[in-house]
Amino acid sequence: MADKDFFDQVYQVVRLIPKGRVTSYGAIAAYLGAKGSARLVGYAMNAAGSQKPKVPAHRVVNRNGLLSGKHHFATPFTMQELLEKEKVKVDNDRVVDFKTKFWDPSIGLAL
DNA sequence: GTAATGACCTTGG
DNA sequence: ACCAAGGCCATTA
Repeated sequence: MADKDFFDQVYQVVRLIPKGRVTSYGAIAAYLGAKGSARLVGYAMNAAGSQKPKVPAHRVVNRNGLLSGKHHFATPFTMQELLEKEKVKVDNDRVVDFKTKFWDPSIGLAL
């Protein structure tokens, strides 16, 4: 676990996600220049729970704004609970106004 | 070292 | 418009 090139990058971006905002795996992957490697972002999230600096993986959802990885949290409700705490309403495991709450790293970090 | 899997996305029929 | 399959990179067994 010495080389965290892609992982560390993903963790950094995810940690930089503002509260009440959500991003998608593809967005992070594309920001890192690995558009086709969206799966790696998801995989990185899997290791996120193993990382020391806890990563707000609950702010990361799939392209449809669906809480795909909610099942990987402590409990399937953890992700939704955390999102609701961030004032992000979730309906049917789906982020409300996802496109509005969507936070693009290239935009958020660029501005 | 090889094979299979994975919290995805894109493209083709 | 909908359904299906492939591709990508890294980790783990």
